[in-house]
Amino acid sequence: MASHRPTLDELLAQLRARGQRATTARRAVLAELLAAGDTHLTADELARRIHAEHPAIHLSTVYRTLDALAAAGLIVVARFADQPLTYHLAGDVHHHAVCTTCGDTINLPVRVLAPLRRRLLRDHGFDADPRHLTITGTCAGCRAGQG
Amino acid sequence: MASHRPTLDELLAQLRARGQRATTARRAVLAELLAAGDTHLTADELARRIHAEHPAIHLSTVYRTLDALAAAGLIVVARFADQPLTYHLAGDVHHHAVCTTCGDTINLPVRVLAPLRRRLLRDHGFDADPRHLTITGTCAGCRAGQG
DNA sequence: CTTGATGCAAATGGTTTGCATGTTT
DNA sequence: AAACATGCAAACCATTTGCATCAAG
Repeated sequence: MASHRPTLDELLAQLRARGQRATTARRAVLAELLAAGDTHLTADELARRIHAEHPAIHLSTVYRTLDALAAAGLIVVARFADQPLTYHLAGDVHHHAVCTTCGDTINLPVRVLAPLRRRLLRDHGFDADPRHLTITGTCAGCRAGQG
Repeated sequence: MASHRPTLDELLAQLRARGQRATTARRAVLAELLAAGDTHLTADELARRIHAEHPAIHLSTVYRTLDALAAAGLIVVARFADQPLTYHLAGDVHHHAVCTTCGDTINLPVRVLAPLRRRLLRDHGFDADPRHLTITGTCAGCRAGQG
């Protein structure tokens, strides 16, 4: 039920299974995404981290790699407000609640949205994708702070 | 409770009430947003329509006007996937369900999300903003079409 | 008349692309 | 060897900004 965290080799195997090649750049991107855990990273952040080990890997390659990984279903893309796109492994499926006051992102368990999904399907025939649901609002801390 | 559709003059009065000036450009933008009804328009689409009557109004002015209107709370901004920002009058509060297959946007009544909002508030202390909720997924038509 | 809004052109910044070269299969 | 991935530089496109001018209060 809950997806276990895959190893780097498993991810690369999945990539190959979809006809994609396992290159140094892709290994590096996946390794950083694994290391990031639940955190969402931008292409630029990924490139910066990768450069510690592989200074030659170009930002545009990171973008192309991320596109390939997303097409293969290994990662999920999320956009928060006007910030750059962020990426995380698809295993970590969750919803996003972004606080417009402090900018923090809260990962909500899929469960929370399950009733809504059922309702949308029943009443509107709309099959909501649980990977791309972002809610903006005010988090508990900021609500308290502002009275 | 349900917001009635305001007139152009009412909107301009609201603008003035917030210390903003009522200029030709702002009148033109608001007029087009009123004419658009539930439809979401991009800055570029607005500029194009406005140019029919006022060819001199520059796209950058449309952007600045939209910023001012949003700051004054008269309009709401929504971003769908990677497309340009879209704008609509704040009176039309609704949620957005975007079909990733056909690209269509369905406006959902606020009611639909009310239980979720209550739950987020109760369980996570998160006060969701009903104006900025976008759900992606597959609409009824596309689900049928693809079996 | 004073402040804020506009037109224009130029900058910005994230992301994409063309092409020649390098790497994986 | 063939197909695909990469580095680099340049393009792209939505949006923003500096500045001189204009219009609303």
